[in-house]
Amino acid sequence: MRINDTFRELEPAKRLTILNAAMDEFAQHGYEKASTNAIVREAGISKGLLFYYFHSKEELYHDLLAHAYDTLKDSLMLAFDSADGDFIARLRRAAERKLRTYIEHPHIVRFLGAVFLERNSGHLPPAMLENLNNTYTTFRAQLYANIDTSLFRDDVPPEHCIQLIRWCMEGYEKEMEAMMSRHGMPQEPGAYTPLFEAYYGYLDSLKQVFYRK
Amino acid sequence: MRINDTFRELEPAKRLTILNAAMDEFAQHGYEKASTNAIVREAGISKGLLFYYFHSKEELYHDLLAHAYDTLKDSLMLAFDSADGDFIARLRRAAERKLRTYIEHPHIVRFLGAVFLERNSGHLPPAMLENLNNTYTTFRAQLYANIDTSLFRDDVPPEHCIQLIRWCMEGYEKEMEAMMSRHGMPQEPGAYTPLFEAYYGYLDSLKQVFYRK
Amino acid sequence: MRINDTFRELEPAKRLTILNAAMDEFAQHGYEKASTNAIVREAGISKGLLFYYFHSKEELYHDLLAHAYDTLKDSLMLAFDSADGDFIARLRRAAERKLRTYIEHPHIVRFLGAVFLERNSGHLPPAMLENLNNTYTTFRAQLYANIDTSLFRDDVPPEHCIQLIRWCMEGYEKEMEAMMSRHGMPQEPGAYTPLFEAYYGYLDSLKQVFYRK
Amino acid sequence: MRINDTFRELEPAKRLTILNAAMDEFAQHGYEKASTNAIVREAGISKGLLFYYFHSKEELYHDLLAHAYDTLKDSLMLAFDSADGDFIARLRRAAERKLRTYIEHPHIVRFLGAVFLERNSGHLPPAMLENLNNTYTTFRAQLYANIDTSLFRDDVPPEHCIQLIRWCMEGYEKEMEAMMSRHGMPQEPGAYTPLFEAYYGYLDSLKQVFYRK
DNA sequence: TATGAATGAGGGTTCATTCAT
DNA sequence: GATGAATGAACCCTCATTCAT
Repeated sequence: MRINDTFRELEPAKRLTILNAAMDEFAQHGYEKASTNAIVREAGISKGLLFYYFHSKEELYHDLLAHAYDTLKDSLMLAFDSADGDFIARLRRAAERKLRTYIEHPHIVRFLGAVFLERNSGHLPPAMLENLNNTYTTFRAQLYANIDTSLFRDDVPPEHCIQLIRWCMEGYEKEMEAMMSRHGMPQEPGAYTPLFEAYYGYLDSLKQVFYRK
Repeated sequence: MRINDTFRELEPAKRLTILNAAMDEFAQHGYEKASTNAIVREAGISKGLLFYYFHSKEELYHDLLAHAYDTLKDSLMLAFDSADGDFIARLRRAAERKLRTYIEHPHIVRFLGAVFLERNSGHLPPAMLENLNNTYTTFRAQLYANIDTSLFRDDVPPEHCIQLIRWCMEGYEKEMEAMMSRHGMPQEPGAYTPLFEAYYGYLDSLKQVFYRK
Repeated sequence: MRINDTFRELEPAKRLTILNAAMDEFAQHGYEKASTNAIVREAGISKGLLFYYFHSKEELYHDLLAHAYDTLKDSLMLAFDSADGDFIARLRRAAERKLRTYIEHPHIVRFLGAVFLERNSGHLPPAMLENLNNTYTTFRAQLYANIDTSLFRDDVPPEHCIQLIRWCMEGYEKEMEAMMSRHGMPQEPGAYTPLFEAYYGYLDSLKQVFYRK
Repeated sequence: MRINDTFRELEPAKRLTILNAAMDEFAQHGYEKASTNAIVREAGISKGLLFYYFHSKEELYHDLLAHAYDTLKDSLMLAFDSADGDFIARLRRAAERKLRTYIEHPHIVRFLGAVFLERNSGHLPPAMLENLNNTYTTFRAQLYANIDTSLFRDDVPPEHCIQLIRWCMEGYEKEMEAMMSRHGMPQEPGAYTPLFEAYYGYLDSLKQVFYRK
C-alpha cells in the first residue's frame, strides 16, 4: 500500500478533497513554489494534519504521484488493449482515450503533466523518476509496436512515416492542451465534438499523404 | 546602454560567468523559485555584489533578457532574410539557424525559452512583454507568410499541409533539444553532422509526401 | 477586534511581554530603525512567531497603536469630563491624570509619544494619522475651551496668561518625565507624594502671579 | 587636534561641503538611519574617501560633534559674558544669541539638537557624552547663577519664579523651533523681527507678573 | 590622495516542519 | 485523530566597511 494507511481510511470525499487540493497546487505552481499553507486552506484541514498524513512536502508529492498512477492504471491499461496494425487508427483511439481521461480526471492529468515537466528538478526519488520514465517509454513502445508498415507509401522509409505522423499527433495534442489551459476545459461533452472533427480531419489528411493508395 | 555600466566594464570572462550563472538559475527554476543565493554561489561572487550590479532580482531578470536580445539580435535578424516560397526549404534554414544559435549560446536560448514560458506571470514590465510577444508574432508571421502553396499536393487542404509540416519540424526540434539536455551538447562541431543529415532526411521525406510531383 | 485573534488569546503575561518589548523598541529607535530582531530577542520568541501574530512590521506598529488606544481609552475619556472655567485647576486635573497614566502604562505612553513625534513619516495609514491628529486636536481644544479669563489679572493679555501657564505646565511635565526615565519609575505609590506636592506648590505660585487678587 | 589631520588640510569650501552634508544627514535621520551613501552622494566625494578621512561612521559622528563644538565655542563663550542679575534680561540676551547662532550655523545647530536628542542611544563614547552633559549643565548653571532675586515679587518663592520663568522661555523656544522646522528658516533677516517682537511681548508680561512693582 | 568594486552581517519576511495540547 | 502555535533556515535586499588600484 503506497499511501499512508491512516490517510487511506479516510472517507473518500475528504480524501479526494485533500488530494485534489494538493494536486492543483503542485500543478499550478510547481514543486518548489507550491505552498502547504495554500493546500491546507483549500482542503479545509489544519497544517498539522497534512503533515500527519504525509510526513513532508516531498512525501506528499510522491504519494500524489502514486495516487495518480493508481487511479489511472486501469484507464491506461485499456489505452492500447486492442491495438491493431493501422498506426493512424491506433493514434486516433489513443488520443480519444487521452482526452477522455483528461475529462474524467482533470486534476490528475494536470498534476501528472506538471510532474513530467519538472521530472528532472531533483524532487523525485530515483526509483520514481525511473518508473516515470519507464512508464513513458513503455507507452511509447506499445504505441509503436507491431505497426503494419505495408500500409505506408513505399517511396518514404517507414520509420520516417512513423516519426512524422507521431510528431503531427503530438503537435495537435499540445495545441489542444495549450488551448484548454488558456480557456479552461469545456464542461458539456458536446463542446468536444468540433475538436474531434478537426482532429479527424487531420487524420484523414495524414492517411492521404502517408498511406499508399 | 541597458545593463549597469560598472557591470558592462567587467572583464568579459567574469561578466559571462555571472550572466550564465543567473540565466541558468532562472532557466532551471523560473523567476520566483530562482535563488539569488544560488546565483552568487555559482558565480563565485558575494551577495552584495550581485545587488551592486543589478539593483533587484527583477532588474537582474530584465537585464538578462536585454542581454539575451542584444546577443541574439544579429543571429535573429538573419533568420529569415531570404525567405522564399518553398515552405520546407524555409523551415530548413530556420532550423539550421536555430540549432546554430543553440550551439553558440545555449544559456541564452534556454533562458529565453524559460522566459517565454512564464511570460504571463507578471515579472516582465509591459514594454518587455509586448516586445517579446511582438518578436514572437513577427517571427511566426514571417515563417508562414508568402508560402507558395502551389507546391503542395492538391488532394489535401494547404492549411493542413502547413500545419502538419510545422508540427513535424517542431517535433524534431524538441527531440533534439531533449537529447542535448540529456547528453550534454557535443563540443566538436563535427559531431553535429549526423544530426543535420538525419534532419535533411526528414525534410526529403516531407517533400516527398506533401509536395506535388 | 483589532489585533490578530490568536495573539489576543495569549496568556496576558506573555502578550504584554511582547507588546511592551515592541513598544519599547519603537519608542527608543523610531519606526525605521526599530529592529524586529531586537523585539523577538527582548520578548523571548522566535522571529517566525512575531510574523505569525503580526504579518509585517507595519501591521505590528499599527496594532500597537490600536492597543495603546484601547488601553488608554477609558483614562483619556475621563481626562476632561468635568472641565470648569478655572484654567489652572483644569491643568492640575489634566496633569494628575496624565501622570497617573504614565505611572500605570509607561510603555504605552512612551510609545505614543514616539508615534506622535514621527506621525508624518508616512508609516501610519491615513485613517490612523487622522485619528491621531483629531484626538490631539480635540484634547487641545478641550483644554483651552471656555476658560474663565476674568480670573486672570488685568494688566497682562489673557492670551499671554494662557500661553505662559501652559508652558509652565509642560515644562514641569517634561522635567518629571525626564527624571523618571533617568531614575526609573518608583514602584511604591507613596513615592509619588512629594512629586505631587512640588507640583501643587507650583500651581499655587501660578495662581498667585497670574490670577487677580 | 580633534579631526583627522589630512581632512583639516582640505580647502575649507570642500571641507564644509562634507561636514554639512554629513551633519544634515545625521540631523535628518538620526545616527542609525543616516546613510553614508547619502552623505558621499550629497558631498560629491567617493565612498572610500569618506572612510579615509573618518575611519568609521561612528568616528565621523564624533568628529562632527567636535567640529560643532569648535565652531560654536566662541559664540557660546560670549553667551553669558556680561550676565547681570536681571534674570529676564539675561534670558532675553541668551535667546537672542541662540537665534543668531541658529541663523549663522544652521547645520551645526540642527546637528547638535539631533545629537542631544539621541544622546543616550549608545553612539557617543562615555567621555563625549559626559562632555555634552557637562556643557549642558554648565550653561544651565551659568544661566541660573547670581540671579538678583530681590527683583522678584516676595509672595512667591524665588526658586519658583526662576523655574516658572525658565519653563516659559523654553516653551517659547521650542515653539519657535517647531515652527521653523515646519516652515523652514526664513532667509532674510527682516523676517525675524516679528518673532523677536512677540518674544519681547512675552518677556514684558513675565516681568509684569514675576517682578515686584 | 582618491576611487568604487567587493564583502558579509543584518534588515524584514516566508514557509516547511514540529509538537504540546 | 486533529489542531495551530512555534520554530529557524532561507528568502531578497541594504549598508557600513575594506582594499586593490
